[in-house]
Amino acid sequence: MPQSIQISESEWEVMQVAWDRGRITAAEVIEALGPRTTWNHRTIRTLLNRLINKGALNYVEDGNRYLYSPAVTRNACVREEGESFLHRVFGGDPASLLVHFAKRSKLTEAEIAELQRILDEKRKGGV
Amino acid sequence: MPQSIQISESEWEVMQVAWDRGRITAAEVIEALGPRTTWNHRTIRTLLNRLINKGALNYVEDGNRYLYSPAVTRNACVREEGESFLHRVFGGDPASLLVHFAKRSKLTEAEIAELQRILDEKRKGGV
DNA sequence: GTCAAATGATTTCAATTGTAATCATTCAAG
DNA sequence: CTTGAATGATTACAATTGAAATCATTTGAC
Repeated sequence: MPQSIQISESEWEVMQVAWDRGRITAAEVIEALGPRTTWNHRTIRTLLNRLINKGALNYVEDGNRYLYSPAVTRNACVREEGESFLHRVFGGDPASLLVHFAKRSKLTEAEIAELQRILDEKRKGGV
Repeated sequence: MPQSIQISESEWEVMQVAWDRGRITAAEVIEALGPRTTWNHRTIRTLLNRLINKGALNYVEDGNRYLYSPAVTRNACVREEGESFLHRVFGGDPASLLVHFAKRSKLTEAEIAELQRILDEKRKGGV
């Protein structure tokens, strides 16, 4: 497993597209990010390239272009980035983090219910 | 208000000490970070300097040294960093973030209770 | 009073990041 | 076939970051 790849803020945008779609061309990423950013297509191609060099994306050739796909799972990256954030900002205390976001977030009835359920589970299950 | 100061990972370590203690000397920061890092004291002095240049710390002279103090609140910084993280990693969906951390965190009975209470509040209060 | 130690200021230097531009190649439309 | 557009590779370049080293000044211990 590719341990601990460092994905930058801009690169995350690209990876999210890759995770959402699974297999993509540069053109697709450029189109997908069109509404979200003002990046030149060259910028996005650079990011794709860097992500390959980092081992975050794989590719197969397809004529003159590449078909890119994630080489690392979203889950693994979310976990890592989450841990880093938790320690940097909340001193590693997950309860503080949860309280922070629980207090300031708009949540639907259903989302609240799901969270309650998870907490109940946790209470029962121990850990 | 000093809008949107960018605090780097290493700088966060220093700021946390500043927020914990309120008013500190370089020596105190160096001592406080001694156990947490392997940084040379020069490195920590550099960080203090950068944080002043960024407007994240204030200082008053005290003989040949400075007394440093936070120029920005921890809360403001946590909020900003939190927003950034939320959008980068969870596409701006706070429920996903909360589920992620709720599931994978070890929480005490009391912490679970507090979170339940906050969620109940939220359910009643709307928003 | 002298001098080593501490302090802040300035400088260093490589890696990463944001944001492209240039270059060489290939492919698709005419 | 020719040629303009698209593509990936390489290069560019400033800002930020991590991690100090050097330098000038102050000062506290003798």
